[in-house]
Amino acid sequence: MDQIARTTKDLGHVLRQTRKLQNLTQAELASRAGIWQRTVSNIETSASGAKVDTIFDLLAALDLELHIVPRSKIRPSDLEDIF
Amino acid sequence: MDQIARTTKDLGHVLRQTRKLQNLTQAELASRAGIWQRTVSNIETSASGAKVDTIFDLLAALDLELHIVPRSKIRPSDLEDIF
DNA sequence: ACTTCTTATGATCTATAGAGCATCATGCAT
DNA sequence: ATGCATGATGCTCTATAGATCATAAGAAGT
Repeated sequence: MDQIARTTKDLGHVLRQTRKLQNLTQAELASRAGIWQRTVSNIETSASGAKVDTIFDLLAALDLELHIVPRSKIRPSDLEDIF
Repeated sequence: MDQIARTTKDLGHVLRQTRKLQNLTQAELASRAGIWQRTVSNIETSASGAKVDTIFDLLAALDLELHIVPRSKIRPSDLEDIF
C-alpha cells in the first residue's frame, strides 16, 4: 500500500491522508513538526510550492520516509490509495 | 535497491547518484528539467533548501517517482545505496 | 442558538530559492 | 602543457515560502 507522488498535489493528498489516519489535526501535526498550522494547510491543499525541508519535517512528524524509485508501470492497487 | 531519503542531504545524494547512473551532466539534466545547472548543483550538494516543485521537475527528468512509506527498520542493503 | 473544533485564509515581514548573467577550479584527455 | 568538460560559485533581481499576527467559515455536538 505504497503512496506514490509525482506532483506536489499528490504529496499534499498523501500527507493529509496519512495525518488523518493518525488522527492528528493540522495544528497538532504542525506543532510536532515545528511549523505552523497555516503551513500545513497550505501544503495539504498545494496552495504553495513548499520547501523540501518543510516536507521532511512533516514526514518525520508522521514517521514517514521517502523512497525514490524508477517510475512504475501503473499498479492499480497503488493508485487507488492516492485518490 | 530502493533509495531512501529522510533529509535533503539524502535526497541530494540520491539525485546525483541516479543522474550519474544515467550518464547525464548537471547541465543536461537541468535542461531536461527546465531549470539551471546552478540549481542542480545546489540541490545535489544541499547548498540550499530546494523547493518541492523543483525536486519533482528533477525526478520527472530522471524518470523517478516518490513512494511515501512508513519508516522502515534499518535494512543494511538499502542504506548502502545511499552512501 | 451557541460553543467548540478544525481548517482556510487575509495581511505584513523576512529570508531565501531560482533566474539570469557570469567566472573559476578541477580533472581528464590528447 | 593545453584544451575541453564538468561542477562549483559570485552577484543581482524577483518571486514566494514560512513566520507571525489575526479572523472567518464550516461542521458537529449539546
